Amino acid sequence: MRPPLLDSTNPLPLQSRYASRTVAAMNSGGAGSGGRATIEDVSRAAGVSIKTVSRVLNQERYVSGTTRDKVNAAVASLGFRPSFAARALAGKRSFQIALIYDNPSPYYAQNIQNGVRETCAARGYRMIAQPAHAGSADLINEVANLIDQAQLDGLILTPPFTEHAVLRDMLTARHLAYVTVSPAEVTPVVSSVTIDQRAAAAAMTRYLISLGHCRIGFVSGDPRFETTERRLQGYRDALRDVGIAYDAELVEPGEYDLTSGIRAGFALMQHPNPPTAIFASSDDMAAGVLAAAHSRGVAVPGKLSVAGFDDTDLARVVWPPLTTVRQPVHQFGAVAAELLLALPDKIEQRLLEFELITRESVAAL
Amino acid sequence: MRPPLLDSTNPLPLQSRYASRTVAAMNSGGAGSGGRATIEDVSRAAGVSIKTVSRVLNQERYVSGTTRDKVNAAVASLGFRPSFAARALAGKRSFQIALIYDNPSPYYAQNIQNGVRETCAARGYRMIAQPAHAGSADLINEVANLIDQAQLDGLILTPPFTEHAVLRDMLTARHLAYVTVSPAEVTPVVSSVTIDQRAAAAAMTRYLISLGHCRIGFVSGDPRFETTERRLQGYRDALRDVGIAYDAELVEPGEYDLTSGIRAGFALMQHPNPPTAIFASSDDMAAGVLAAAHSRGVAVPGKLSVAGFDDTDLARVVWPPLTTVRQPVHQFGAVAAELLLALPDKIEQRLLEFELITRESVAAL
DNA sequence: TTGTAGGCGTTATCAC
DNA sequence: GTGATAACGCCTACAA
Repeated sequence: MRPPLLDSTNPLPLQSRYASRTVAAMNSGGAGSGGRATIEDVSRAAGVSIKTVSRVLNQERYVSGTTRDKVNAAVASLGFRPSFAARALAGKRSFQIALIYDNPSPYYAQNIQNGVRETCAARGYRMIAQPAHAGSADLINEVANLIDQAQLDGLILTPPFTEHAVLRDMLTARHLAYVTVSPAEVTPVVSSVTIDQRAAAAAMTRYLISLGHCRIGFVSGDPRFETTERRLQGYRDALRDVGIAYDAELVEPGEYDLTSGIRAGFALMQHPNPPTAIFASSDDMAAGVLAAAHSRGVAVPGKLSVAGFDDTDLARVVWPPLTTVRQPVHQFGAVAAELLLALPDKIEQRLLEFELITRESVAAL
Repeated sequence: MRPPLLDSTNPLPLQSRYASRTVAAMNSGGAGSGGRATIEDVSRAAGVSIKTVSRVLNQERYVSGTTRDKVNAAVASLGFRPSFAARALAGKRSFQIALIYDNPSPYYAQNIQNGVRETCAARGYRMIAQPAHAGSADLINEVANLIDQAQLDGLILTPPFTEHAVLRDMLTARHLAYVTVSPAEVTPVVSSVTIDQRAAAAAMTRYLISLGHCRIGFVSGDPRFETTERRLQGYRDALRDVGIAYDAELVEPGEYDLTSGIRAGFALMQHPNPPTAIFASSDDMAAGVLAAAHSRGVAVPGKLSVAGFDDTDLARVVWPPLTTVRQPVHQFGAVAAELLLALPDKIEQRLLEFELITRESVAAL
């Protein structure tokens, strides 16, 4: 039994103050400086029609340079900012897309989110982050709800939703655009960003072998994710290629999160003949393995190598090999959003620059 | 020079397929099953006026039970979902609030986000997650932009924005409701959720002392966060109370993220007389310290204790002390959102249940 | 290249 | 209790 973490005889005072005014009460104080400017205000200031202002704002063609300048000047001087709500209501687009993700790993979730958000911001879109549970019976309803209420223009699906047939069918039936990140299968009709999970995992395993390890543990991910099995296969591929026998006892299940990484780390180190290296299928689990290793006091420096793997970043290999540098140059979320929003040509061009993915693991110190 | 991480002679094929259709092209395929239901459809189905449907939906008073039932039945059978855009345009509220946060620590960011999002969902609101850079010269403009475009109903500020006077003044001038999480100072006019950072850090330090440590390292956070200094002070308080001399060399700066935790961990362990315990000001940094410790092969189990600290969860102490259990029972983000959206009475009642905050650290195995 | 009319789906106002 | 009617701010026609 551990000692109490904190002295219970001296409880910390929890501070919490709040005014008695809620959102509604606080905001009703006044209209600020007379309310924000509308397109009508701009049109008046610029001496043109509302429609012309709209044209400039939406970068439509057939607007003279003079007019454009006048409008832009008026927009700037009035500090005009178009209302998303009005645009969504009147137009076909809402300028909103959603990112649907399961949430076992904070590193992964934040990383993907940031990439999607940045691309969205650059294109005048907004991202709605929507964590969900893969097994939820209500998932379809929840997503449909979001689509209707927010008038979504499109969605980005990460595993395991990439394999959710019912969800994908629903999106297709609604003619809703979506892009998948790391799907199990690449189909010609749906855009997706991914790598060959199996080959990447094999490459990572080869790296550990190249460090001199021959007993390499593997922390697997949630079996409901298709990527999980592929990475395990890649691990086995690499072992086979160099003639190392596969030992099922060196493979521990995990769930992509920190806690399961800790558990798996302990389990592997309890093995009578423990591994000298551990390859975890996510960065969070790799961090967990490290925590477990530390707590067990794994002694000799370099004795236990820990590697992590997350498919959130693209990394480029720079030649010549002797000075190989692994540098994240792009980001799955960002690429996915670009695929969803536009510009296939540019995307293609950029993707050609990348050969390889994996992410610096926590252990790659 | 490390060996190349991956075999550059055998690059991994990057897979990326996308259809040539963009969002607009894909969505123009058809109108689905004739478009979603509107209030008008519901009113027709229920045999009442549009306004009456609106009344039911908004839970206004003065609606007869019979009418309410009819409307609800129609809503259900038609699968009606109100449009956020239309509600925002016509009404005073947009049902959207934003969470403004700096983003050094994925664990913190995800944790707060999840709490806010859950409360929002329960209340029919939506959260817009908005990471920002505290030092950004354009911050005010960015936030103002968000407020206007999304017609925000309110905001939640996390450190270091809680101390951003210009930002707060702007919000006040606009009569916009906002709540602060872990602000440096609690003021009577702004709702906030926080703990006594100094006392909590002192308690954590006392815990490490109770384990028998007398050389305790401290990994500090970003100095632009007010909480940083307070936690350091708490650490010093605890040392002083038991007569341990403060040694500035055992304090390493960090930035709340994993990388700086790794760096700080190395720095502390290089000390000629290294600490036997390290207290990091964030969970991410604690994970980094663990990684560093592992890589240095800190040998004896239990020799280096590592503690983390994040103020995202509330924990309750359950008596009697001998069976003390630390159990996260609530969440800063969730509480903040509740403060922002409504129900001060309930909040107060619930807060009284909590005495203490800290979060299980990565090391608390 | 520019302007006019109408409507998007909901809430606010004011009658009934 | 309930129901017309006019906004809300913008975009999509269509016309000039």
